[in-house]
Amino acid sequence: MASAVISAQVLPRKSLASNAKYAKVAIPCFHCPAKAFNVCKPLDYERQKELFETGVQQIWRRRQFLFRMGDLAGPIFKITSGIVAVSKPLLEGRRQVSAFLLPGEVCGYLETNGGYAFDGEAITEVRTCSFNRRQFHAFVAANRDVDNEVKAALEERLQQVGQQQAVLGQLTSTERVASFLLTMTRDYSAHGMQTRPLWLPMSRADIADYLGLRIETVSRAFAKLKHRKVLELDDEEVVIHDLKRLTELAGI
Amino acid sequence: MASAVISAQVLPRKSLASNAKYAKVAIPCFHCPAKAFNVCKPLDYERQKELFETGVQQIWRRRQFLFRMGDLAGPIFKITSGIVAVSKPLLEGRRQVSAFLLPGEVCGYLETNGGYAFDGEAITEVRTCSFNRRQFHAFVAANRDVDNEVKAALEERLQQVGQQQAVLGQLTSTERVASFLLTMTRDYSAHGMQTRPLWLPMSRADIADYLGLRIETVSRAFAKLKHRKVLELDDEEVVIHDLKRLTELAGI
DNA sequence: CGTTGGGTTGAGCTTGTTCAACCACCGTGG
DNA sequence: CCACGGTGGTTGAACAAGCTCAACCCAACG
Repeated sequence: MASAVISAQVLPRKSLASNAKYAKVAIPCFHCPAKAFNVCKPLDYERQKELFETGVQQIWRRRQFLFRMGDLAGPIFKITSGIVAVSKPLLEGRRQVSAFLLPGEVCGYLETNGGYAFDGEAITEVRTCSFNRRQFHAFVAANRDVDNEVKAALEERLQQVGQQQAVLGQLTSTERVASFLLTMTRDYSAHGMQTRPLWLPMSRADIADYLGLRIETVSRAFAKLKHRKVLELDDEEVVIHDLKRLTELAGI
Repeated sequence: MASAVISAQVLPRKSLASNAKYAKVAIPCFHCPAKAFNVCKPLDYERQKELFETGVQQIWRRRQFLFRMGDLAGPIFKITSGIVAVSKPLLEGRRQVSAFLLPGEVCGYLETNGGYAFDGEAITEVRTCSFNRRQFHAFVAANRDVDNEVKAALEERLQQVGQQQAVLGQLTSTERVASFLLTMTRDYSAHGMQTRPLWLPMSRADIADYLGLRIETVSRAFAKLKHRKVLELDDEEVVIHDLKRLTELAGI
């Protein structure tokens, strides 16, 4: 199934090594794959096994696309390690990054008349547990608790994206960058990931497309925050020195 | 319940008059109130009755708040006529309007630790069927088909808000206004409402806060479109003359 | 008939964009 | 080993889109 459509390495079922550099806990595919985002209640053994049988482990290289908007909607992916950028491409090479998804989250779920509703791109090396869409839905339909988890996850994302609307619509460039850092900090800790330093493997272009700015503007905003001693920058890592000040600057 | 908390007129159960000026079909409270947004499969009589018993008809004046962000999450509202603006207020009087909701849609659903996640404001006179939150959830939990409708509605909104992210992040002022008009046209027809003329009862301020612009900019964008003969403006009504051109101008 | 609130229009200003140069890093190949 | 080109990030200067502020219009209303 999945492996045929999407040219990603498919791992044998045994190799469930967990070497996620920044994730405290590795979340193997068959361990609570229904949990879409935050909560992590393991399923009982029988159902774990059942779901496990419908999933395949895949590994994606940096900048590889898990799925593309408009393409016939194939598998649903549960990220087990790495970060995925979910985005909508639009005319003239512009695109809007909708979210950066962390391990434990599900992507490729939404479809628009039979096709994926977004692009999904690996920001880092990414491992996923990929489920056949039909089987996934069948499993969800057959397990009320899992269904509720999915619903809760949808509600959660709706909240987040509502917040992001406000960021895009109302904040200045510096406020947006500050709010981005706070969001990432919050998300990382919600996923049990390290926040000091904060690992930001996405490019300036990714951040710019997420915040509705140009890369130069993002760069300048970072420079400003650095200059004001609010944070320290070192390649892909950020250390926030003055969280209080950063929160004020985010202006929400 | 509801009436005590929220100072809106509560109608007696009999008066289910339908005088929605622009809605082709009136959707009385007990008729498929589970249907959150678009689809409208009537429930069978027994369950209609059951749900009906948990709902109250309310009527809201223009500019009245159905609920406010942060307030203890009370009832869940199903709009039966009129338009509701869902928004997030932020510092210094700024706010982001997240969506304009039409008859048939549900609002006040999302909560952030026990409080409403958004403001809900009546743009026109609005009629709602207001459900006790606990009872609503219980009913949904007891009716699988209804639960699925709710889930589908959440997915639908997630799609729309993903689109809106792209509008806020990437489009120019004129593109935003054009895309707004197209969105409204699409939504209105999806709800069986008239689109020629397109009735836009929301103020310039509402539109501006929805599009992340200032009222002057919105006004100028409308003027430009009018000048280019793409549309005609008459108080609260808009007639789109050149839909094709408008779509091009929206640039998505 | 004056006031008020929503909408429009103009002029100047601010913020973020555009365009270009420059730097650091890195993998490649002579 | 070092020259080379490619990529991603930073910085500067000029420009433009949208914002601010102010004036004005018009309809509704007491």
